[in-house]
Amino acid sequence: MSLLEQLNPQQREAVEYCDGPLLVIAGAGSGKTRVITYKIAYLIRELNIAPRRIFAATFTNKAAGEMKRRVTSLLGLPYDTPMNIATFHSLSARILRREAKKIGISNNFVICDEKDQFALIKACLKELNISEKFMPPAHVQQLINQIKMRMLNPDEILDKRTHPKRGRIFLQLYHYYHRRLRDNDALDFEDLITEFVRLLREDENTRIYYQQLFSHVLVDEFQDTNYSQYELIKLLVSGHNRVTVVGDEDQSIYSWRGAELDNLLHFADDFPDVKIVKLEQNYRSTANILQAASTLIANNTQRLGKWLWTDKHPGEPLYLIQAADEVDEAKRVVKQIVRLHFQDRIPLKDIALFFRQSSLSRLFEDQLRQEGLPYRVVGAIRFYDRAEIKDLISYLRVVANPHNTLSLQRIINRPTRGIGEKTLNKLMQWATEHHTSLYEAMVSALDNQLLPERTINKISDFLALLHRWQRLAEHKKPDKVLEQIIEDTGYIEWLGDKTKLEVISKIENIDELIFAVEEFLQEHPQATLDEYLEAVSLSTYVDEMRDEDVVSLMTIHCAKGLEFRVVFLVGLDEPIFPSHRTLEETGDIEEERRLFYVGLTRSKELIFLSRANIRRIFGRKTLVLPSRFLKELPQELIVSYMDRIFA
DNA sequence: ACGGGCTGTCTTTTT
DNA sequence: GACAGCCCGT
Repeated sequence: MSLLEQLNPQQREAVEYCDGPLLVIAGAGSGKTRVITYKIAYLIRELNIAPRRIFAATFTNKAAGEMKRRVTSLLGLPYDTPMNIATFHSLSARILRREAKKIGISNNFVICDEKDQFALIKACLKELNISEKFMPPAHVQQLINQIKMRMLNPDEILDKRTHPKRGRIFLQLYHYYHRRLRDNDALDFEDLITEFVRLLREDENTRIYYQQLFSHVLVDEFQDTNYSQYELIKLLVSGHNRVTVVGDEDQSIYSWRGAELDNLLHFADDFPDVKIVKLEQNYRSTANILQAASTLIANNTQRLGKWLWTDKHPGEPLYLIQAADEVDEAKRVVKQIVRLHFQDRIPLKDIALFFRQSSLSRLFEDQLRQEGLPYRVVGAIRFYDRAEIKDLISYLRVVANPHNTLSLQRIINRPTRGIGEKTLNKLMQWATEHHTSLYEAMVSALDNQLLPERTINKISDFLALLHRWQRLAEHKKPDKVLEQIIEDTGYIEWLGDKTKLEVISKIENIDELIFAVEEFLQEHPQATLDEYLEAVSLSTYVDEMRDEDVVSLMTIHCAKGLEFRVVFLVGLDEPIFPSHRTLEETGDIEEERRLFYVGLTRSKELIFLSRANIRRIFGRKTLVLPSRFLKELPQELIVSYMDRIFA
């Protein structure tokens, strides 16, 4: 069957239009991903575009992987066909590895994730003698990232800050941080994008090269792109303008991360000859669910306007569970899950529970456990953020590049090997003075007599181990190197009492890491250590999508892009949803409403809404009011839980 | 390197 | 009310 036959008229229109700017406004469940994958396949098969000449940007690495899998299987190509389906960050990293020298950055740069960034900011504060009370590092981090994302000139935003002294000190800190990054040959996440933009702006030949290389550019989740990413898109397509952006203004929920809804709302201003296609047929939800969601979102003003429709039956109404307090709420919700599973025979994996804030998770976990129902919390703790995993990855990074001072600093005394804080400070000072890396400082310390002999021996031992791993890495695969590191350092013994729950879980994580490396090597048999590390620094989860029959618990942010037969939206009370704090800070009620909308539109068949009259807030029992969003839903579609029982 | 007691914080979180 | 992060003492 030809590709186009599997699409509805609007989807087909979007796939076939390849010669100019195209804006696809794709409602929830309207086959947005389908359009992008089919379009890529269409470009390759029907228009004979070489796969590598298409750049398709996705929001996450996981989405990129899935899209690539779909496209290759649609075309019958091997999965490892070179293609540029990637996040902005991974594409930028890949290209900067090749081109960074042109803008004065080493090709060997290390990528600094948010935790590394946080640690570096703290170190900067310390070195500049700024107290963390005066300038909380978390706040600094946010500010730095905002500046970079919007590509602002930090010196110019100074006058806008109300507090001039604080502003001046922040500025000093900003420049110091940036210099420290570059001294370490490091780029933070935002740099990956902005430096790529700078490269394209400053080097005409390179710009022309990539403009010609990428004959077609597609962007998924366009409503969640930020300023610098949009700049990047514009630079890449200027000249041919063959750009397809797909987005839904009603599902923009990441503004606090710099996403600019205006990119979508004003796309037509930047590309006046844009063709607009609206996908309004929903294939996911029952008519009632769709009507509830549409009624709710119609209260927003920041919209391009669309009305979803379906040819499905109305289905069941929405059920509202009102409870006395939050424990009662969790009990009633879980009772419903029990009933759905054992009475209506709905598999647990078709049931999901969404909350506005992750702290609500525990309440429901407790009740699920009590009923003996298996569950998983999606995206709870990011795998590669765990201390033990970061340690071992840092070891690998140092093996790959000993001049990676940020990583070396992390592991130099983990497990403890007698190179303590004092020694480290001296070495770092020497390194800074000589404009070199911590590694060089350690090597030099062996000869110059600046440290006590005992310490020098410790350093020498450590360097010997490191060299041994480096030799091993020359002819062995990353998984073998990793196992050797764990053995040589005695890392597992260092974790402590093996009967303690927390240690057991750490050991499990380490096993999981070894497994993940092996898995990666199976998918990429030729991969070097460097390539493995690159993949790791840009991804956060190991694929935990096992097909177990369990209930899924997650925040609504995590639920984006997923669908379930049954959805529970819980904690629907004023101070939580909409989040009172957000309202105070940004006043953006529309984004909260979109969040609610995303929650509703994940459901295929059934929605349960739940709330409680009394909640513990900051430890205090507080009488709370129902979420205003409940009142915005069509009341005739809502049935309270009690009514259903006695109907 | 550790434990105790104190204080401030308390959304969401790809890359 | 729970917890993380910090200081300070051992």
